[in-house]
Amino acid sequence: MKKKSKLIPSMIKDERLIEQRRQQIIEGAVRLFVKKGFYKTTTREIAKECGLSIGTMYEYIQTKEDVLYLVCEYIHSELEKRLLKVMNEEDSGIESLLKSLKKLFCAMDEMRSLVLLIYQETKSLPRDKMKYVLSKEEEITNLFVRILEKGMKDGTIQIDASSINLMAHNIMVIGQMWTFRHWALGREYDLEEFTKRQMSLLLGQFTAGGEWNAGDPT
Amino acid sequence: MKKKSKLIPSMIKDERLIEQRRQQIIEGAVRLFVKKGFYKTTTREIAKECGLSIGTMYEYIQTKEDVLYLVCEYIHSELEKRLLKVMNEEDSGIESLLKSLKKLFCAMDEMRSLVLLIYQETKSLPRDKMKYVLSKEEEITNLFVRILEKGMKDGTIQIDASSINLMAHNIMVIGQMWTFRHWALGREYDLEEFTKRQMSLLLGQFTAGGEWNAGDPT
Amino acid sequence: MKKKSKLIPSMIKDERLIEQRRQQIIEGAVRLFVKKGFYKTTTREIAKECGLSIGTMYEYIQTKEDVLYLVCEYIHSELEKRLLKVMNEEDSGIESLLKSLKKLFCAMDEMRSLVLLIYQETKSLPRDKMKYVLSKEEEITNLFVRILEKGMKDGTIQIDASSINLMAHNIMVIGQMWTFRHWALGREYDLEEFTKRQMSLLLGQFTAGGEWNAGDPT
Amino acid sequence: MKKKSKLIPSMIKDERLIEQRRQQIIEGAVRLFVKKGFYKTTTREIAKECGLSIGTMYEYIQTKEDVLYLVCEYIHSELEKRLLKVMNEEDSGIESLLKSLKKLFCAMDEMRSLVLLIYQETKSLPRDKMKYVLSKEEEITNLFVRILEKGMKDGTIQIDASSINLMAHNIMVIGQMWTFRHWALGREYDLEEFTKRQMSLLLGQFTAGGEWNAGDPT
DNA sequence: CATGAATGAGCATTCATTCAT
DNA sequence: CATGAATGAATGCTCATTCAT
Repeated sequence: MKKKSKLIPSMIKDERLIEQRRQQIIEGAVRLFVKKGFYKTTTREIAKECGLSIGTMYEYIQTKEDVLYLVCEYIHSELEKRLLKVMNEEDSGIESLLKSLKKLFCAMDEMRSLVLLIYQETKSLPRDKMKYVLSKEEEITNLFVRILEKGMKDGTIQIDASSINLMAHNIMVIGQMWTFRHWALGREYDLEEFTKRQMSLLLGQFTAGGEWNAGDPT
Repeated sequence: MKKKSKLIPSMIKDERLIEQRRQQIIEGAVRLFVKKGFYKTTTREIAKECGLSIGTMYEYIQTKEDVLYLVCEYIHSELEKRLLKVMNEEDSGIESLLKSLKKLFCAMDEMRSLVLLIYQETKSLPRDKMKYVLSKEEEITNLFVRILEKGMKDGTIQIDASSINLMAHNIMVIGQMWTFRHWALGREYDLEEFTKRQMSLLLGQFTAGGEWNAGDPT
Repeated sequence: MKKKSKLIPSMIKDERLIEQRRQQIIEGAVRLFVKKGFYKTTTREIAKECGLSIGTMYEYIQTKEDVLYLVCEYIHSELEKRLLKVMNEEDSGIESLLKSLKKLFCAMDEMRSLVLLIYQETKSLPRDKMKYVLSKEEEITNLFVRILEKGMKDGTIQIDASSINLMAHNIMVIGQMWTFRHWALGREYDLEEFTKRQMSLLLGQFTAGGEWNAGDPT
Repeated sequence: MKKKSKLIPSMIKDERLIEQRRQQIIEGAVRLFVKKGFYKTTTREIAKECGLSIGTMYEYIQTKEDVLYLVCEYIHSELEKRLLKVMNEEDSGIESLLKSLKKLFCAMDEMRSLVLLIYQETKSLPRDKMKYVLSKEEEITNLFVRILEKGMKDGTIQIDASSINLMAHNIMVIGQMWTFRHWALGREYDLEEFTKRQMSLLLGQFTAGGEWNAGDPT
């Protein structure tokens, strides 16, 4: 359960200090990355924004990309925390799904620019760090896999077993689109409307796995 | 129907030459952007890759960002071209939807790295150019809006009128996720499987717009 | 009396054409040099401004500096033309001086930005071209030398013989300062006032070559 | 009395270091500007000449034009310093004038290439910086205005009150011409000769403000 | 631990000039 | 004679990172 970014070495011994300084760095960097993007933000700006000197900042990271990694990790953990908060062992599958969907949309709205950031900048990470970020993305996706499986077991959700994984990804993407398509969706729907309609559409998928794929239409 | 990028001024007078050289530039740049991303690609590299001298390349563009714009424009028009190819006035709404969904997934697969590129780099465009790219994205989305409307009129598709727009966006996003979630989806599904399941799920949404939003589950 | 810039070779045979095209070039270039200075003006801009293609322009010059030379030569000859116009063999020395001073100030005002141009950009000329321009400057200065000598001969002007040259330079400089100190002088004096006062001051110098240099005041 | 160039921001915090490094930059740049002019001097050359790396140099300036500004400012303050050195409250107006004229010519000779530099390159400054340089030029000119006024008050100098300003400008220009007309003057006069004659001519102007402007000679 | 001055490889872009058509 | 596309060396400037204090 340790989340400490052991991935990123530091010159400093005092673990507590590392934790605290890195949090400063993350908060400063997030503001700048959201505003200007990763590439257009300079390390000097980050240092200034988070109230550290350049030298000091570099005691806690090794490269600029480390900052991006810290930021991505933070955003993901923040998102996961929110979803876990509404998870409840005793809920039925469908109850759990409804609750977590609601929370998902809500979180996507609250963390809109942050999630967008992950979307846009993950690709700027070096291969190894990117893997960690993607695996975290998968971990969160798996939260929905487990909910769907629970629903299948307790009979509250019907879905083709081999579509569960896909459905979980769909849910994540439908949630995230509120961030990366907000330029269009925001003009037509507010969060409430968006949530209601998307939930309605998603849940419609659990009733009829209809036989549409009759014949090749091409 | 002329699409010539009049947005981007050129020092050269011969329109035919502009067209041709810019196509060279696009092709070279796409290869590099896909491989290394926009920021990590050098203008010199682009020039070399497309067989022009740096000076000559700059006769056909004004800034590096112009190259990105040309690339995005090209990708979008390529995608639109493919979708328009399967559009047929005489098809019923549902037939049209089935065909174009199929084509969408197919195109997303063929143009996987290209569409991914748009996804990741649109944000690197300057504001004004970004607008054009997003409006093109919307234009393509509207292709699906029109198909859904047709289906509603001819009774082959049932959907809440005020969800049509949302549904069109969902379709686009479900298609695009094959590119930006391929790192996960590609492990579990091949294109055929992905297509079949997504179409099945999507079409399930046209049968029951069920009343799930009963009470607040939070 | 030949003014043709034989200094600058051309690819073209037709002398009349050379004359005409070069005049075009000069007129275009002057406008731009006055506005932006020599270095910040590009050859392309010059070509455009004078209505020639870059290629054609280069048929009539060899380098960008040639254009500057043509321009300087033109301005100097224009200035000389004006001064010569008021020269009259029959005038006495002092009459001639009064007339030509008046004309000098008047010309400096009319050609203010042009003379300023010579002042600021002569130094950008290559050594050999610069020499020609400076020798032209001297030629014009010598106009005043001759006037002063005439005045000494006919007794209408008193001045130490070995100060004549200096005085001629002073006259030129006092005239030119209307161009290069106009940022300050223009606030306090209009051309008429400036002319009257300077003439008054200058002419005061011909009465008393007083013995002020009594002892070293330092 | 602090003159520190607060106009030009620096990345460096240590004010003492800024002062010192900028002096290095000025000295290196002056040598090169004098030799090759502003435009033909490269930022890399400046850095090399003043013994800084290009990166370090840019920590102390923002643009190449800043270097030119620093240089102009330095030259002006150097010139002013020399003139102020011979100013003495107790001298009469005419004494003060004689001393400062002598010093002016002397300084113009010692700083010949520097003053020439200001003359030729001020126009290369961006508008706002140019204003400062011109205002400094005016400030120095005003030194002579004050001397003339003093002479009028104590009766040692006779001059039309509304010509004082003009006369001060004339003095400056007569001094500066030793730099920008040295190509001609240097052939005929040495500094001593030039000084003696110019002082003689200038002082002649304080005796007779003669009535030469009788009738319009044009 | 903290600081911030120093570094220089690297980048996007320009522009005088040429030369094939 | 006229044209304008092509060229690439050269330029001003940036910025991630280091390291002496």
